[in-house]
Amino acid sequence: MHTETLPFHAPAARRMVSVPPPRRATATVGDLFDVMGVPMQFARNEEVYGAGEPADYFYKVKSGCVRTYTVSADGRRQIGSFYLPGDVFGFEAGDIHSLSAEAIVSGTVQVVKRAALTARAAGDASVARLLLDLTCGELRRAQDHIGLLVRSAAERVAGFLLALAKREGSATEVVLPMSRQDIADYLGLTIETVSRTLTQLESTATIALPSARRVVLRNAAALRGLAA
Amino acid sequence: MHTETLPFHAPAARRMVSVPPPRRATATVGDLFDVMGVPMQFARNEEVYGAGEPADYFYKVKSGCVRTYTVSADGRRQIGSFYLPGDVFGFEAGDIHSLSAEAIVSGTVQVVKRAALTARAAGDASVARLLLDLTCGELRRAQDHIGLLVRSAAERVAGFLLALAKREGSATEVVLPMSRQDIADYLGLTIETVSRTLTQLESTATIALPSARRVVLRNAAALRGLAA
DNA sequence: CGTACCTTTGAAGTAAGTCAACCGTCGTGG
DNA sequence: CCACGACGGTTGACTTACTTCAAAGGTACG
Repeated sequence: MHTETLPFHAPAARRMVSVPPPRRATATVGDLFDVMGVPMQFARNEEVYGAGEPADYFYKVKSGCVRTYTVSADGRRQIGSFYLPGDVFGFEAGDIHSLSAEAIVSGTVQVVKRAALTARAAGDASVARLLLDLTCGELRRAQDHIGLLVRSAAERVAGFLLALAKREGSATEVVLPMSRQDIADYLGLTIETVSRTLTQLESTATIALPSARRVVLRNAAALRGLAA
Repeated sequence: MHTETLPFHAPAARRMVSVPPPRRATATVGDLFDVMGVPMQFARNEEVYGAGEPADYFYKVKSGCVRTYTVSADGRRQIGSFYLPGDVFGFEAGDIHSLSAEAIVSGTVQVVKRAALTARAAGDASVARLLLDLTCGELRRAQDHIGLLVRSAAERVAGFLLALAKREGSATEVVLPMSRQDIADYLGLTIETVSRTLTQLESTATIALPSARRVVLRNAAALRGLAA
């Protein structure tokens, strides 16, 4: 049930890491991904799936970080979401992926056949509920994203930092797995504006930047005031 | 099952229109809202539900038009979606509404108890599937919205007009049920920018504006080029 | 017929984008 | 071991698109 043919083209077998022992005992729905899935490794910038491909699998980040994105006709890239360890992704509003997914840093992703889950959902209302909840989570994510995109650059960056801190479980420090360009394409800004905004937040002692990828939230209240 | 106490405060009974005869015969899931729901009338600008209230009901527009929106701390209003006849709304990522809903023009909305639907979903996989599909539709809507918000004013307006034309089923003309302010708050622009953009599209013969609320798409190809 | 709201238009200001150069870090190879 | 090159990030000068403030039509409704 969980070692069927995988979606990935050439070196699928190579990338598989230790297949877990087939536990048949029912686990809580939250563990379904771990029980039913197959772990796969992805290198930095490697594609997990592409827009236009059939959405035959769901994914859960075990380690690393994943971005989903679209590229419009004129070449602009819009990042849909970042997924951190524990996050589930691959949900789309249909049978075809409308976004592509890539690993931001190399890591491991648990892969579950979508048909296996939906089949279980037909007989098990708690699994159906899980699918609905995960989709609702994705919806909330999208709505929060909309909330960010209608604000000023400083507000967008502040909101982004706060959201990331919350997800990383830290109230004082954020480690950015993604580049400035990734942040810019997520927030609908240019890389220069993101950089300038961060340095300006630093100059007002709202944050500190011990390195480019580490942000210390020195004045979370001020950030929250910005994010409004 | 479908004449239980309604969510609305004072004049609920007054606003109810002809309760449909209780058909028990199973209908297709698409009709569930018509079968299970109670029709209610809403006047222009009347609230259907408010942000923060429990999301105990789902809604389907029978006539008129509904907007959902949030108001941020600094007073800016962001419109989440417009719902036209046939559209279902009230889905949220949780048990509490995070957006408010108002009628844009007076019309009728079919109201269904959420608990009634989720109860049925527990035993009927097709109903569970319906709930998932409706949530997926909402997700697609949000993602399309994100796609609009990262573009230039002309691109946003062009994309908005095309999307509305498609939903209204016309390739050549759009009737706008909403004000310029509504459009502005949906697209993350000011009312002046929306107005200017429309007049500029008219001056290039891309659209015609026989009246403020009617838009004739004279050059849909050019619009599509803008919307990219 | 009048009033209130919606829409359009104009002029000036500003936030973010664009173009370009520079800096720091890391990894590689001479 | 140092030098180089590639990449990611920062900073500066200038441009532009959108906002803001203000006022003048239009349109609909009492």
